[in-house]
Amino acid sequence: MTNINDIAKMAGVSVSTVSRVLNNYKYIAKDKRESVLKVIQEMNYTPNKNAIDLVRGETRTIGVILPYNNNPAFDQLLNGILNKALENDFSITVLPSNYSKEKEVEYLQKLKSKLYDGIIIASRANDWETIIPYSDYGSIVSCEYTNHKEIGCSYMDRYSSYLDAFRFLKNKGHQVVAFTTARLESNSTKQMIGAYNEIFGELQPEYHITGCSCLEDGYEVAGQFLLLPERPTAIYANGDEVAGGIYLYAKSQQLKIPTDLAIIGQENQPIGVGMGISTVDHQLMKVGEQACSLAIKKSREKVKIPYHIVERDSV
Amino acid sequence: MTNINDIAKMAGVSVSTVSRVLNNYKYIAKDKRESVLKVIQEMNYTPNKNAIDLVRGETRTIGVILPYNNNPAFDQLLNGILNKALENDFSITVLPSNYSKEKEVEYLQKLKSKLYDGIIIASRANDWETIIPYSDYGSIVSCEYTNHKEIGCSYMDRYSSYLDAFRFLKNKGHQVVAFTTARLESNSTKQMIGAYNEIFGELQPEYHITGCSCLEDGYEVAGQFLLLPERPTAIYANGDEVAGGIYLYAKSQQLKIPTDLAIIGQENQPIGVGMGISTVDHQLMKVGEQACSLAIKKSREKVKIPYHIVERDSV
DNA sequence: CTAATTTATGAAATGCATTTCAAGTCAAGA
DNA sequence: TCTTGACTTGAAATGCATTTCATAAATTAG
Repeated sequence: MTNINDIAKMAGVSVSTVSRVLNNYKYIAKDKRESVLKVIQEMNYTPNKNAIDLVRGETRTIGVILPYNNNPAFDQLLNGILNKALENDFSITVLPSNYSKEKEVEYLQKLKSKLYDGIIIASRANDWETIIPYSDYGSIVSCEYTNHKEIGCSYMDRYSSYLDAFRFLKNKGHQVVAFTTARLESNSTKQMIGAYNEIFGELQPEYHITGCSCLEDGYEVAGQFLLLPERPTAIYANGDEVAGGIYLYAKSQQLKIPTDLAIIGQENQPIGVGMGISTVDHQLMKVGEQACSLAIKKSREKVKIPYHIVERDSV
Repeated sequence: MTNINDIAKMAGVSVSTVSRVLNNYKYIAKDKRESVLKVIQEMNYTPNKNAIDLVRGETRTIGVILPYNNNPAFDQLLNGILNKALENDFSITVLPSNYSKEKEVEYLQKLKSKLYDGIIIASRANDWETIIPYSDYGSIVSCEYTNHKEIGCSYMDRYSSYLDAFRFLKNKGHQVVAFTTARLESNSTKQMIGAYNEIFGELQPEYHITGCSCLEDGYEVAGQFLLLPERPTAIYANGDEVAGGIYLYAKSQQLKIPTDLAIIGQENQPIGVGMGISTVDHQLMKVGEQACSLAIKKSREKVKIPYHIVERDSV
């Protein structure tokens, strides 16, 4: 492979001059610039990006720690991140964690080893104490709120949104409400339960089913909820796919929606549009975009992304 | 930042020895190894990955050119790629192209600049003549078949699968069949039309609607198809989401499935399971896994991934 | 007790481009 | 004419770790 030295020799100039041509430096004699350009062309030369990154100390690459990628919510997030990265000429490396603490630390080490300029944490398994020390080596942005000053956040106020959603159902006259979540141990599940308790009083465990993520889960879960002695009149699903499953099951049982059963989903996914499912839109794409902006700017701001309830025909 | 020189000085050894410790070289005196390790620990030292990549000439990173990422098919592909990369300790950088020729070339340039060891092309806008020269600089793997020997392929035999699917519909007694596609100019659309013509004779343009990708598209498109003077009795949708939309529209019109209208989807997506939609499973996750394996092995093999029709209740 | 290995370590070369420092030319302003 | 600022260029330092080459000591084999 030809390198900058070869080019310099062949063009009869110093490497500095070649580098200047490469970087569009202002003050270069026209003839030298041209002869350098000619040699570059002839030799089909491309600068080695690793050398550049090494000397510049930055890679214009951001790593995104993502528990799963075949998940509509994380997908929206990633989408927003990719949009913003593209806009700013940054690259995105996907770091699948599957919520493994070891993997997460491994990825943070890569930040330390200068492979990424920053890391966006979509969701995490480690506690902040483990993560924070790495903020010395690049920007770390979380998609979940934390008040640690070392960490930038692009987040939505889940607790408020859950309160609002439950209040919305209550105002529509629902007394017996059930809900689904994805992971029992997750932060959002905790907030969900907290919000539920605040609006409807102490949660009876049978009105909460966890481990839901897709349409089929919703379909199955709906069956369970509807078999309850005192069956819920409304269900808050953790995603419109799940909501769609509930919807389909309810329909299959000749239930009328929203009269017999109200359903509200989350994240305003395509499936909900066609089915007319009301949803809590947390604007995850915007959360992703903002997270990426913060990472690029190396900002440690805390930016709250507004959510809103999209009313359709299922509540 | 401390570097390997600092460590060497502090431990009273040469950089070679430090490097050997770092790389678990066999022949090092126990005491020296320990003192090096101690200094590394004390200084909280992590080697600079850019320097390593530069000197080793490889990054263990693969770029994936992906037109869109919020697309179920590409998502499955990416998922397979990520799985295999994780398994082999490779990183994946997502390169969103939006089918822009310039972007694609820009990404291929990054291969040349040694940023990636290989590139996987999920789908492309450029012709092969533009792409092939870059295969000198790393492995290029396509998720679409090509007989160019420079390019590795992990692909499914779309034409055969389309033939099979249409034959399947014909054998069920369907004479008037419609279908949807995503992009008019895409390769798969061309193959689809070819297969249609082969099974059902010259395609009447009104039986083909393009630009479909989600449930709503399906919903809308179903309306159009069903208004046709001679309405189709079966529809092949380019994805189960689209099929789901068609299904829902048909149901809303009190049509019985599969009696009044048969629907077959594609890619065996979650939504189809719950709705009982038959589908042509191209095993895109496997295609992705295989593509990643080829890229890692720098192999230019052509690997065909088998498809199969999953019969459920919609045909 | 040699000859041949194995063990152990450092100096220097290598991979590659950027950037600072120093220095030179030339033209314009005082 | 002298100074100053705009241009122009190259040598050398810098960023950092790996690897080859050379060498020396300690074993093992014959």
